[in-house]
Amino acid sequence: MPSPDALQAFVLAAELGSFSAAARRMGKAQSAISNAIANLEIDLGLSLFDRSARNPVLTPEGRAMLPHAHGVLLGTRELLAKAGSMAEGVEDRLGLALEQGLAMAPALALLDRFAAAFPSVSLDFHATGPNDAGALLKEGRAELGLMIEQESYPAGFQFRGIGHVAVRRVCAPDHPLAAIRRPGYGDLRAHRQLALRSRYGAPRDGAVKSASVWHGESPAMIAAMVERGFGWAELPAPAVAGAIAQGRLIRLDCAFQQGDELRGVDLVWTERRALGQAGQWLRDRLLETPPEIWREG
Amino acid sequence: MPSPDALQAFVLAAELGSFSAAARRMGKAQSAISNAIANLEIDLGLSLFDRSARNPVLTPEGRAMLPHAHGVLLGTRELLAKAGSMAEGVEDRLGLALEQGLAMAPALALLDRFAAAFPSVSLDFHATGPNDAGALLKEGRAELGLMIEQESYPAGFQFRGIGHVAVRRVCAPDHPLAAIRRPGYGDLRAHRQLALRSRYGAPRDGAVKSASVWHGESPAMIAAMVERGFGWAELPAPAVAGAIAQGRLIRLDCAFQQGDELRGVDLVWTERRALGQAGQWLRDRLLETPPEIWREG
DNA sequence: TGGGTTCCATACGAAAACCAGATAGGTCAG
DNA sequence: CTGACCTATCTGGTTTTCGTATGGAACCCA
Repeated sequence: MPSPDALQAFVLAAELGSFSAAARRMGKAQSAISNAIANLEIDLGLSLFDRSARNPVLTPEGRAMLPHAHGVLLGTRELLAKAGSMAEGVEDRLGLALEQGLAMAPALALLDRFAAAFPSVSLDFHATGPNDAGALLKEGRAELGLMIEQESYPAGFQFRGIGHVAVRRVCAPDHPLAAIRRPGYGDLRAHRQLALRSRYGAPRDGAVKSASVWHGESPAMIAAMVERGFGWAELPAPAVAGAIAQGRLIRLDCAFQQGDELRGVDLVWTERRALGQAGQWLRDRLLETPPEIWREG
Repeated sequence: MPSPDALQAFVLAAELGSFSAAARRMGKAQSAISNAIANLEIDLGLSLFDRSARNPVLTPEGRAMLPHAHGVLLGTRELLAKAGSMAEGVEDRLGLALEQGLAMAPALALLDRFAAAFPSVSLDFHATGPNDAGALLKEGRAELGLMIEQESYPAGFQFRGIGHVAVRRVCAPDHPLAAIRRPGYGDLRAHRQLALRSRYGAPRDGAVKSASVWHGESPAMIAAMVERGFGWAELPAPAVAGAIAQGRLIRLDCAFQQGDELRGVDLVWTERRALGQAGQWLRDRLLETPPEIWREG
């Protein structure tokens, strides 16, 4: 079983074409490299260098072994780098819970820098239903959550509002509500509402306005049902911006509303101690994003 | 720089859930494994096992390091396997020169078994012009050559006929020769011939029968030109079998020929000493293929 | 051609690492 | 509570590794 030092000596000697130069590079005596390579040749059962000339030159066997030695050394270096970063408090993986319907672009825009700063951290993305990011945080499968504000969060978590997202009331172009100029509560109540429901948490108060309600977990699913004319819905603007622009959905301008109706967007994270360097970095970057960019999709 | 032994101890202890079991598996004392893992933890700067219980259990850091350790060990094992096979005379790479126009299927049919028997050998395929496999052998870029027989081979090479390949005279369907029932030498001479020419070696004797000749190096190129009506040609049957079957080429049945006109197919290889185990295996398999399968493409 | 330089292999003593065995303390099951 | 099993640690001896020193060979340059 060849030691990494011997492989390093082998690779350096092959690159530099000299045992002495490899010894100088490794800060060792020349005899150490000579012995290490000789022992390596005994271990492998073949001669790696032709020493007949003044400087050693790789034999065909040595040339064939070189990439393997490189591979082992690369793996060793990666192992050490991983250990070093973990010793400095960089976590192995980071879970990110994004509530469906929120704009993904602001978070995704950070990932290039994230990958460069923390190459050894693997990311887990979770697309959660309404209010369900908290469940993932509590299970420990995610350390950071981005979700529409809710009244309370599980113990051991901190949160901070980082912006607002607009809420749109929409229906299909051929839906009866589309013909009403400024529908009021009564108009809404007269038609079926398609509403988001949380899988684990409580339903959002004030969200249900109609007498007849169908529930769904995903904004995309609800938007698709609204397009088919099953009813009207209140959905985050990013989830319906595309469909509105393409005319597949109509934005309802209600009588009781003035201006954009906004919901807060909260960033939620586990207590400071459990959040590694990568999580802290990403949390700080998300906290410093300007609040406006969450408004629209 | 962690030694492979320490990584092995780490992996085994993680798999077996016990330092003592790992020690037994590795044929060492328990204290050796305990020390090795303790030193590994110092090297990496993090604790890999939680020793509070009766049996050690991986920490999250240990779980994150495990695949890296596995990777390094796998690379080390591959390195040793490669060295072992090379020590037994298995070469690192094997060059195979196939003359264009010969059937490739018989050689390709062997490759599944070859890959299983010599997984560490990389194959180089060379498609050569007529008579040019010898040049590749002489350059050392190929160790085995499959080519239409020629009068002499470079020194240091052995050869043996392993079958015959049929030669077809062909022209395009709308070529004047196609209208002649059994053309003779005079008919052939009256039209342009498209002939193979060797890049390095001498042209084949008896191959040129016409007064007007264009030369080309690749049978596929010549067949394409014959299809366009530029002339007639003599080509190995495998190179034109498809075009004849599809009616894009017409097989000329000449007055002076009786039955199939055959050329020998030679297998050429470097001297026994230079041919490694993989080369010997492939050569022996090629030598024992029945001669008939080289007849047609 | 000949001196100087650089290279590699080898010998040797010292330092370090390694290992097996024994011991002590802790955990777990019955 | 006891016995079985586990891990950490200490200890002594062995092995390995390393650096220095030396000798022979190749190369460069005058």
